Amino acid sequence: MMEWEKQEQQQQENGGALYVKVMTDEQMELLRRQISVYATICEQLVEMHKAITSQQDLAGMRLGNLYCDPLMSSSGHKITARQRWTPTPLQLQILERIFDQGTGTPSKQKIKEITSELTQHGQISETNVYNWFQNRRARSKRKQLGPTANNPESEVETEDESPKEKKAKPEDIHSHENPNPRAEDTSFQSAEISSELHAFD
Amino acid sequence: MMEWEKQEQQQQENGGALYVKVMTDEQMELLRRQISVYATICEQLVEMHKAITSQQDLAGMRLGNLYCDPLMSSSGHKITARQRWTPTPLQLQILERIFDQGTGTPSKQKIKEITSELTQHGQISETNVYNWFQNRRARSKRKQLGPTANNPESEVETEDESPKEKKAKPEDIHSHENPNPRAEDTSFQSAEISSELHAFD
DNA sequence: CTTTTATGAATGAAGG
DNA sequence: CCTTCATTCATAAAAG
Repeated sequence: MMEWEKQEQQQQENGGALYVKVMTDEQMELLRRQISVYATICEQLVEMHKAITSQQDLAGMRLGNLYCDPLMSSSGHKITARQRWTPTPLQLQILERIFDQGTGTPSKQKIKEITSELTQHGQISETNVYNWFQNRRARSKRKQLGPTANNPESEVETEDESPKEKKAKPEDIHSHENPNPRAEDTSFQSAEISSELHAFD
Repeated sequence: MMEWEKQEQQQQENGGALYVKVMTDEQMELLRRQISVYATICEQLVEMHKAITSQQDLAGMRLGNLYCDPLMSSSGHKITARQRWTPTPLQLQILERIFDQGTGTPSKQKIKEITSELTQHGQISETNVYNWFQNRRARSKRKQLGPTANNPESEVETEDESPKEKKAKPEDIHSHENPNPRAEDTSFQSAEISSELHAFD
């Protein structure tokens, strides 16, 4: 699924302009640690949950993941809840995996299978699955074919707000100004999580 | 501290004896999603745990100070800061002018033209232009049809159904969300998630 | 600094 | 399939 080793060939084309995210080993290590912490926490919580629930069964327990109804101030109506299907992270993950598996064309029968599997992780219908694959393919394709060699420069504008300038992305469509990148936003706060983790020890 | 955007200049120098990890935006997004999955699971488990402990006021199993991390507060976990394009006043002006010009349907070719013109005034991509028109149209439309400034209580549902039929799906498509999330929904397989993350090992 | 608003982007679903 | 629309989400910008 994820091939970190694979370099992007497309970068080399436009005069060797190389617009990719680069990580140092140090950053990589940080990331790894962060994920590891998450994994550990999940593991621990699962164990804890098992231990607790095994003692007594909790029938009416529910999670607070419900969609909140406030706001909607623009028109002041719409009491109804969300009407469109939203895949749970787990469903998404499974779908993504199937998609990456290469079986590009989910047949009718395949759809049924997938649907019934995903039903275990939340409500879903065959139409949902069908649409998802449809959209997924269309959009991944479009992303691939729409590199749009952006014009690197011409940032000289009357309202160029910052001397700081960062080149945009490689093949991705998005291009944005990053006038003031703050480290806090992207930093993985391993320290905090790690300290929290100690509660388990 | 950590600036993911910053390119490492060191890579090609020094005789190329430099080993850095390179990620595409796509990979970056994937990573973000994967971490997000962990965050969601942690969150749900914490909630579950809270529900359990508050319900029975546990005797000794008090792990109340178990808290993951401020990053995973809301439904959308901003593990990785996602930046977005911001049009310069000049770009905005041009866009606005084109929009008002009545050319309601910016075709693909048109988009290209506009994009290349706006590129002279700052970084922008075709997708940006496309999105801008999409949003612009949708929002001007909504504003026009749903101001209801005079009486927000009068037409709660009527206005929505008359002008444009919402979407009465004749089929029995379950457009369902997750109205009643149960604890069982989180009965995930750690194995799955782990497998997704093996790329880091 | 915190809260609110405006708006760029993502995505489920419909149409052709 | 591909395009378009509608709704939702997240965040930059503005307000407090």
